Amino acid sequence: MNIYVGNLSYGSTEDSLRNLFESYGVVDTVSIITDRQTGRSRGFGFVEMPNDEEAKAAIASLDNKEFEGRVLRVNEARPKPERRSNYNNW
DNA sequence: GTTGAGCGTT
Repeated sequence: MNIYVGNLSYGSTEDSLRNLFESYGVVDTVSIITDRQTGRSRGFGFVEMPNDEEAKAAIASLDNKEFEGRVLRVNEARPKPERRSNYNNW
């Protein structure tokens, strides 16, 4: 399951996020999204968990939970917009 | 501070 984690503290790291989610199950990958134009954090990220039930447990447990000074927004991620090419960037 | 990227076609 792909999980969206929003409202992250700018002080949060992929490592701390991974550690947080691993308390609820197996974590595949963690990605904190940074603004490619500025290199700064966008304040949100994604966590992939192969075990569906553990993922749901993590979402239920971590949504609305304060973490490093911010209340997390956690839920299933929306499909990533597929980028075919910049020739189709409409 | 709220839904990702780069490659250059995967």
